[in-house]
Amino acid sequence: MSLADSRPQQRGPARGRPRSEAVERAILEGVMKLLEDGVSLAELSIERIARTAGVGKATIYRRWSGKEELFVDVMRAAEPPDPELPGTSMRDDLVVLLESMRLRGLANRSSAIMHNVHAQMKSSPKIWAAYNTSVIRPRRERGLEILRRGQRDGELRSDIDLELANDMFVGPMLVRAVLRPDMELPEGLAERIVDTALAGLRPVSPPGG
Amino acid sequence: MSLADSRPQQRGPARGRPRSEAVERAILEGVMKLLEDGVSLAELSIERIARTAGVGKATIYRRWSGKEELFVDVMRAAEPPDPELPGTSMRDDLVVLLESMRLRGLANRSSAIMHNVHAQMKSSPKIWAAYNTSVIRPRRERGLEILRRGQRDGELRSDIDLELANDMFVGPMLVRAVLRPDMELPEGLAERIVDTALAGLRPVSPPGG
Amino acid sequence: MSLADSRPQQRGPARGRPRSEAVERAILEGVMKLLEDGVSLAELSIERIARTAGVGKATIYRRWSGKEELFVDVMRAAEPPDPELPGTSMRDDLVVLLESMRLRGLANRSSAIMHNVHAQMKSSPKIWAAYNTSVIRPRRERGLEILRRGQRDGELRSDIDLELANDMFVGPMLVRAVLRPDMELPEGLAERIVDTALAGLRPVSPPGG
Amino acid sequence: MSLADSRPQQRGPARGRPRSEAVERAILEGVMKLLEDGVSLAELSIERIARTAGVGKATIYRRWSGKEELFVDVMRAAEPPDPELPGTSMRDDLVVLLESMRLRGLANRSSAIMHNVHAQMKSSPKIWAAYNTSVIRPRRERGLEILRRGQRDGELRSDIDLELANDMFVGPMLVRAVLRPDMELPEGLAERIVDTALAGLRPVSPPGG
DNA sequence: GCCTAACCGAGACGGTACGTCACGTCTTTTA
DNA sequence: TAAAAGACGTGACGTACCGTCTCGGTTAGGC
Repeated sequence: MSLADSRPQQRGPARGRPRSEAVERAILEGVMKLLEDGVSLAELSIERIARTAGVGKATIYRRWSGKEELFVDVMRAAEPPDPELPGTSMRDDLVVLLESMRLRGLANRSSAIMHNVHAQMKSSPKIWAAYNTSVIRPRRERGLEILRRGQRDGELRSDIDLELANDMFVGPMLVRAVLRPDMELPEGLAERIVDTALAGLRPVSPPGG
Repeated sequence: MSLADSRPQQRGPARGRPRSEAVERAILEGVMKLLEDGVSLAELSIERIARTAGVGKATIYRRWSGKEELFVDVMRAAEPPDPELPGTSMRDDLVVLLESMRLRGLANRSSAIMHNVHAQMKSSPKIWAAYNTSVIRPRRERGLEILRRGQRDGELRSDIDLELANDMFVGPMLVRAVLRPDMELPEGLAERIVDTALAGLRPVSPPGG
Repeated sequence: MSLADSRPQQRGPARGRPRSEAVERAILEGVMKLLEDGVSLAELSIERIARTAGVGKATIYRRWSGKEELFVDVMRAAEPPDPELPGTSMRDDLVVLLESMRLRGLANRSSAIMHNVHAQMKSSPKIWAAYNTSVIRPRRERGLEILRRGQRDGELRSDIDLELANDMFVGPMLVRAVLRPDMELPEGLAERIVDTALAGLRPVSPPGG
Repeated sequence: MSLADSRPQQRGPARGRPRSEAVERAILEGVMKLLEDGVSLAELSIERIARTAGVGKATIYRRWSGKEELFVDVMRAAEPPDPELPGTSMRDDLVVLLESMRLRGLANRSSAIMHNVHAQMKSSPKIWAAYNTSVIRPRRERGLEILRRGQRDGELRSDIDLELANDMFVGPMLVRAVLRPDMELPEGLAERIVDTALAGLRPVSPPGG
């Protein structure tokens, strides 16, 4: 279900002409095209989006109540699918998870773009909450699940706070991918982060384990 | 020196009526007052700022070339001073540094505000660069300096990448302070992060082995 | 036959579902109700008319090509029937004719309303022409007929221009009824106008001199 | 004084940049140009007027609160000056007055135009009242003054209602000039109307006067 | 004690975008 | 095929700001 659903009520079997899915796609595609073409977020007006998508303004407002709500869906449409985890070990799963974050930072339809959309959403608490709930939170939950399993399997110290542990892995990657777009994201970064952080989180294994 | 300096040139000993510093303060104070009063960033127009500060629009444009440039100075004015480091050990210095980040996240004149200004600036690359250079970068450099000294003194493994190490400390705090305003920032968090990260970064053999 | 008739052609015995006359009435009644309720002409949109009448927009457009054409029919529906003339004399007939104009000006379903519809139609030459042909012209023709008979019967000088004479009667009433809605339309006005104008139009020598 | 005067208050000696008279003229000229070029009143949007006059929309709204208020001033600007009266007799004055109405109907910058503006204004009672007060009423008053003088000088029966008498002259001209744009307005019409109406209004002069 | 240049407030100016509304057309389902 | 419902592209509405530009009036030197 999309945020774009603001139909007043669903009384009965859908009366009147149904909304065109093609139009919906055209709008989202239009926004992404503009962003890729180097149009800054501040220059992106509803009016311009409508012109680009060959669509009336009202058609946009019928689906989204404003620029920010639209951007949530743009982000969602641009998000790559969550990676499949190997499941061989906690360490390997974490590497894959962080690697997907790295790739997202590099090549998310066009790296610098989503970045700004991201930033824009932050200045609207309501929208940020929506994005948080529907995108960020599930992803974080995935990391926590990996750690829980790792703790159960003895790959992680049992006295560790999982929330904090998660941030120990995710934080360093985020500093670079989100906050510092000018910083390099070299191949192997995910592995180095996981292994470095893990060094302090692993159980004190019996020396001759 | 402030970004607000855009006097055309300095030919001779300043002719005509000099710019009023009181006016400058009134503008910055006005912006902060508005933000504290719950006015969202999007609602903050130059026109409104001028009205609030009892100032002509041209008087603002004479000092800053636009909203973003003004916000950089607002941020700067609201930044708490960098903390004094104890210097007793790398670990203690890091704790103090992270603790200052935590406090910034909690109580920076009014926590959620600067947050948004921060976010806003990110969508203007030019301004972000300015802020980066004059605020972020020096602070990061401070962290790296601590780590360099720690490496020299044997508190940190010598084979470690300092940039990465820095992110191992800063990242977890940033995840919470910047990206997740809803997450708790309890007392002692700085200490826990430093100690946990340090566990994997300390030299294997005790320095004074 | 109504202006509302825009069926493409009448091939054969009318195929498909026939148009509902009830719908037609509902629309015209709806417009009049709205006007009586103080809704100004400018506020009267097709969309609102459809909503009020509980009718689809297309249903209106199927009958009239636009707002003005619809208003012509509204006017026609609201016009009181032409008065029956006594036929006792030219003077009496003229009094009755002008009296009906006076009443129209006072109480035409709701005085000020039709006024505005009238004014509106004037800014659309095409529609004005239609209204002119089907409503105004026949009424004028009736006045001229009275005058012709009067001239034949010796109640009117034979050298008089009938068109001009007609305007001498109709004009003064119109100035008040149409152009000056704030001006009083007292009982007996028709009689006074006719007698005053007639004073200069009667033959000098008594007919049966 | 113009209707265009909607300055909030006149506190003190006029602060801020004064409104440009050139802009005011450009707008009024623009409207008249458009009307002359055959643009119908319904097609005349504020947006289009602004485009034509090379002016921002706000600049128009700063002076007039809407289309109708603007049209009042357009009408005023297009009104020819009131004619100078010969003063030789009531009859001659009336002829000149009606002749000026005839010419207004024929050649008022472009006959059919002002017509429509006139009609448009009628559907907005408030505006019609303003136009009535500032244009219509003074002109009517002029006619009444002529009649009063005529009555004093013995050119008019003393028992006649002046308001009604005025309508006897003005009405016939108005029927043609305002309500029936298709009707001819031949030279000499004013004279014929005055003389015909006067026939019934003159004092019963002593036969051998 | 002037002169002059820049500052200051106010607010007009040509623009662009806002979010809403109505236009007249179209595409559904139901009758 | 009509009818109600409502989506669609279009374009005007009246408002708010944008950044620039006059205005009248300060407020400092430098003369």
